[in-house]
Amino acid sequence: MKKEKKAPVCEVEIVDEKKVAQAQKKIADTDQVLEMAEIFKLLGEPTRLKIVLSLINSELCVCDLAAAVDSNVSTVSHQLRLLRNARLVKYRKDGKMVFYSIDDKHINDAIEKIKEHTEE
Amino acid sequence: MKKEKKAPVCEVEIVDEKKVAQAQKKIADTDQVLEMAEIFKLLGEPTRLKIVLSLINSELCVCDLAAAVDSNVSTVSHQLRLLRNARLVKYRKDGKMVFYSIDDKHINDAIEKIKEHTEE
DNA sequence: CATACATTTGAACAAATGTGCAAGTGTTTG
DNA sequence: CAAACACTTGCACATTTGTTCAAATGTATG
Repeated sequence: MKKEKKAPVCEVEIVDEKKVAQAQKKIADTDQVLEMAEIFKLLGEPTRLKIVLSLINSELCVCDLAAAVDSNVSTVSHQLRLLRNARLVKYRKDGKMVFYSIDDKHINDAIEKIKEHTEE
Repeated sequence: MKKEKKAPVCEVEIVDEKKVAQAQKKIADTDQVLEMAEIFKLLGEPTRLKIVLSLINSELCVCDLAAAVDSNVSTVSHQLRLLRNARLVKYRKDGKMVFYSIDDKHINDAIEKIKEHTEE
């Protein structure tokens, strides 16, 4: 009745193989999981989240954005680059000014859901 | 026609006061913004996101969770503590085993939205 | 074309964070 | 009650990350 020797800390053995397999299917697409994590991470930093929230109503130039989130232009510009790279925001140039806005409405929806979560 | 001396880098001046004020209203509730950022940050780390995704279908014990996300029990336990503290997951004890599950459906919805974003 | 200005970028640094090991806790079971 | 086991926790370490300063880029304008 005794099985092989068991690992000292549950590391190899699986208790419920079916549920594990089911869970693994949920995270099978590694690239997608990483991409989702990337987006959550970007929204998970106060300055960046404030930037995104500030842009929900209307586009803003970098200068006004810095004023809105109470930071400075350099910091905001650095963070905007990250948001840009991940396509969370897009921009429009007008002379020497650059206006940023939100790139995708799903972001708004996701933010709304998390907001609901915090409002309980 | 000249105004006072302007700051060398746009730091004090505001271009569109109305839009800035509107944006600031969006982020006026600092505590809520920080709480939202906290949740996004938690979901923004691959191991933790995998844990949460794994729990969407059914509760899992720590051991199976570690197997599912291809990590080890210690790491998973550390991350579960963070998820627990933020009330993203809850747990149920059964003998020496502990079963974790998702604490709030808003999380699922938010994840779904971000997933849609990545699927374009 | 020189100056002013909005924005971007690079470098440097402190602070935060994820991971793994080893030891600790608590529960079952022979 | 001792051994086995699932899980948690403290510590240490390497890595990542957000911010700031200073310099660079690009655009308008007198």
